[in-house]
Amino acid sequence: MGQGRPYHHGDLRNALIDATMELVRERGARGFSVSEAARRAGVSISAPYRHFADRDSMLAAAAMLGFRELEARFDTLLAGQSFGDHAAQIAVSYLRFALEYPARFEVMFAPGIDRLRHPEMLGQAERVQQRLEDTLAPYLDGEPLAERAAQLWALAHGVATLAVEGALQHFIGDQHYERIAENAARAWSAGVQPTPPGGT
Amino acid sequence: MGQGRPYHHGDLRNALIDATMELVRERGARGFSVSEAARRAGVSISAPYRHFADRDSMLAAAAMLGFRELEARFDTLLAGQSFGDHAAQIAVSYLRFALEYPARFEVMFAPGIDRLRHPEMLGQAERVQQRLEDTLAPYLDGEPLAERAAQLWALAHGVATLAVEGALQHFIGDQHYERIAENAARAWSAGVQPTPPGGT
DNA sequence: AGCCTCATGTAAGAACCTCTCACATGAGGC
DNA sequence: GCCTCATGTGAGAGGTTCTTACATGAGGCT
Repeated sequence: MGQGRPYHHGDLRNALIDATMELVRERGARGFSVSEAARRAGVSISAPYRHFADRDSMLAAAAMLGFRELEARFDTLLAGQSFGDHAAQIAVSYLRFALEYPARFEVMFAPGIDRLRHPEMLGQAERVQQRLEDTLAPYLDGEPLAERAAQLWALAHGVATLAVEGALQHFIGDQHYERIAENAARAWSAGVQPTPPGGT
Repeated sequence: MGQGRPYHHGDLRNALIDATMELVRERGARGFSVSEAARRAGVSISAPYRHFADRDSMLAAAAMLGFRELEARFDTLLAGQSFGDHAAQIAVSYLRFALEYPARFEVMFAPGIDRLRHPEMLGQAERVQQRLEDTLAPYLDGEPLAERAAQLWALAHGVATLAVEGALQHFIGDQHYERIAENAARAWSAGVQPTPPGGT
């Protein structure tokens, strides 16, 4: 003994989540495999099943980290701006998150993962929505807040998704994504709350 | 001979695509397997590899059908309406497509499929974009058309994606999706092209 | 101190999967 | 009537998920 790893790892769960994130980054959610994660964590192939029900649960655990990171980003948004500025900032920071951590983003919204079987992920999605509502609330008084928040989320999510998937790539140079997010959000907010005709 | 299927299937490629779509609908893109598709088409497990390079190529072929269907929908959109009406119609019909054929939609934008290895899919995405540009062109004269089309696409795609994934489910009843798509598109278009102050 | 429990690890295996190879078949051109 | 070659088959190598019975040793209890 001594030279080898002790029989009990000590923090296998987290080591596995790390390995999962690493793998997802390298190979995408589909390329991820429990066996390879176990290999990288230096344990046997069946060890992960002591900590996660199945493959999807490992991905879900990684997705949770992504949601927390996204929430943290929303926390740093500056308040005290105009509605349009704020909306644009949300859309752009959502997009930036997706582009900086495409793997995390992919896992968070991977169609393969059954959200109903992983309720903690549903909760996280609700928190995203809630966060948006809180941010928009000051600007939207007589408005259906939840719906408006969902609209902005959809807008941001759409840009981010298409950008990550590269669906827009052929039309628009790589650095225009942010402009698209920004301008779309600005147009939307201007439509929601037109600046009154008599300003200044 | 006679009672059994003839040695050569005759239209195996299409039969396999059908089986693929069926399977994707039942189990999602991740649950799809070449073997099961072969089984359903009544051929050996290796037969599909005569027609498709690999698993992803089968999914890509199914996705192509989805894109064509989506295009066909766009063709039925009524012209001669206002900008807002048209934008709303696009967003809503995009959403309806996604909700009616979630499997098709999933496969079309499944993150697992490497679009660069399946250039025909990139082409289809371009055609979606092109279709949107053509539709919006009459309304947007001095505007950056490609960007505006991308914005509307992103908006529609975002609503559709979140709806299919059920991310919004907990906040908004199932039938409100269309309203969200519609109102988001209307707000966006109003922001892009505000109705001039002195209109009757 | 010494024992015992039980969470955490392992090894082996069943049941799938993708993809490749050498070989079989028979439709269609000549 | 022959011959070619696209299309289908069977077997198999190597990968996967997840289960089951068993091993280990950390930490609580006497």
